[in-house]
Amino acid sequence: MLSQPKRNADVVSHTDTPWRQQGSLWSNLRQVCELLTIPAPVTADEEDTLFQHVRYKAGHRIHRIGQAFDTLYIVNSGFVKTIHIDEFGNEQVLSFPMKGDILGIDGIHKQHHASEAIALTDCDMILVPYKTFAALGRIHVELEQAMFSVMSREIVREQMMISMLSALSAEAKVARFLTNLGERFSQMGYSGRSFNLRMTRQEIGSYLGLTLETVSRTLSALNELGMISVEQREINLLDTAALKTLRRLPPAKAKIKVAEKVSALVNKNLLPQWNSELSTAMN
Amino acid sequence: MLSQPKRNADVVSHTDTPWRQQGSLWSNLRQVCELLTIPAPVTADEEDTLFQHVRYKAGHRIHRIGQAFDTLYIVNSGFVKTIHIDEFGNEQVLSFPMKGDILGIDGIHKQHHASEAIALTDCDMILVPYKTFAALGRIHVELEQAMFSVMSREIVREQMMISMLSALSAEAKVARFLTNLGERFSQMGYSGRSFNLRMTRQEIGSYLGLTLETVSRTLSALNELGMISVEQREINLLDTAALKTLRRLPPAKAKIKVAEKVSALVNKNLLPQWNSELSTAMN
DNA sequence: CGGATTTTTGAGAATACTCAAATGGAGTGG
DNA sequence: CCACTCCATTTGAGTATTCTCAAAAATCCG
Repeated sequence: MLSQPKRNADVVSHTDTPWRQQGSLWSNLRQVCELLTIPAPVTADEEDTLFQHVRYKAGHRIHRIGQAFDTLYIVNSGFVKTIHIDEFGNEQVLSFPMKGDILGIDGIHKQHHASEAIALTDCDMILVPYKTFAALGRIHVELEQAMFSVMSREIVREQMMISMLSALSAEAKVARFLTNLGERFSQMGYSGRSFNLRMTRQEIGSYLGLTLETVSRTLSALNELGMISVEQREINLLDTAALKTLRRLPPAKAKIKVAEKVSALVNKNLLPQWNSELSTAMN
Repeated sequence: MLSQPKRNADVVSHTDTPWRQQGSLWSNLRQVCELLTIPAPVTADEEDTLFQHVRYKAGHRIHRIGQAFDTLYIVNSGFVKTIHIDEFGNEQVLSFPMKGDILGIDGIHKQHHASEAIALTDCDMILVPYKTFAALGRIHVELEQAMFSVMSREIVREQMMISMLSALSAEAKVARFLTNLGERFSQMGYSGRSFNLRMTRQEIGSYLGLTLETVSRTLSALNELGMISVEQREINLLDTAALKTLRRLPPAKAKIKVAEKVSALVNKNLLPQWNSELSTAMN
């Protein structure tokens, strides 16, 4: 199905950008390695192996659970979610892959996909037939190491996720989710401070083990505290340092209690009125 | 350091069990593949590559975070925990590897371990130098596929963990933890119904994202309901089907409310006394 | 045996959830 | 272009699950 076309006369030679042929875009090995930020084998012949691009519209499925596995996908542009469907039919978001991320590794084990990938926006994906992937590792020794490294990185990333899910409060989860997203946008060359969310509150909540209401409330609270600004899906990170180290938000009830005490004192004429010292103590 | 010793005259030839040489136990490739439940290459020379065993005492560290990575470990016997230490020094349990499980994959990516492994009991571990591991993949093509498969399985396992952590109640987490353990004991040839926990309530709680008190209470509740019997670390699974599908326990407060209503009615002489119909309705 | 650790259990508090309603956009068709 | 619908989001009120703190009981280990 994915033949490796010989270079034609009508194909302009580009080594840094994908080119069009037979109605599709194709990338060479060096471009794929660049995308994955792994060193490309110096011995690689530019046009030896070409990888086909495929476009997916927002909302469309890239692979589904149980589907026979034979291809890995690399995100070239756009945003994706991967989900797991539990025994009760509930959708659980596992990751939000974006440019440079690889999809489908979970299918290697049983030769069938264990998860489902759905495009959140229009996407351009590069297809890497698993057979090609394996063969390349044998041809280019450096590549084999890189492949193990990519899979290892995925494992470490999931371990961090597990750690975060079981140890952090809702506020900390949301705060870190935002700073992580920011870092990934940075790495992609976009602003890490100001970006648009491509997923719903529902999907964020599923990813973080929270309800959509909790996500919404937490975003509002972070906004209130001036750590971020939110307007729908438009996010501005205003205090990344605070977001990264956040453990809990100052509890609203503590504020209320202080306020009650203060007003009681004011009523008894023991305190002339509000003062800034108390104001800061409440934050 | 890990030389590959030539077979000596004083070594009895065994292909199915490790043998002693130079004061250590060694296993050949076929034995290692068997342990990992992957097909051994038919072309493998029995004594071509030998893997050294190392013993760890309970409580001892197998590798630590940040340590340079050069070796994978396979559990031959005993029980291990892997942990991650967060920025505040809190310990987060990531997995409980046991016979046939592989450790250290997280170190491949950065060539330094991202997690720490500690023996819960006395352990016998097989050392697989990463270089040997990679070289074997190139020599035996079937092995390369198996290695990718093992890593893929690890990724799928962690995805299931993420899904469980963010979606299930405390009761369901504990129930599944027990049935999972049972299945793993079964695969190891032990009873999957009756076994001893090798970890503390604290460690179980860390693994499941719960406090030790919640774990203890949940075990007591499952015991109360007759789904399991617990006596310290001795577990008997009495109703695995129910444990696997458990979502929530019948809420204790609902029982109390019913009980209150009943006693109120009894007080008013509207109900003669307790009856079995109400008793079942409360469960 | 004694000290340390683990486990159990209780009471109260806090976080996050559920249910509900209102608001606000985005897209569609008249 | 506007009304209409649909979906996402916000916010409130009350509840429930899980956590925290505390104390006692049981077990382990030297």
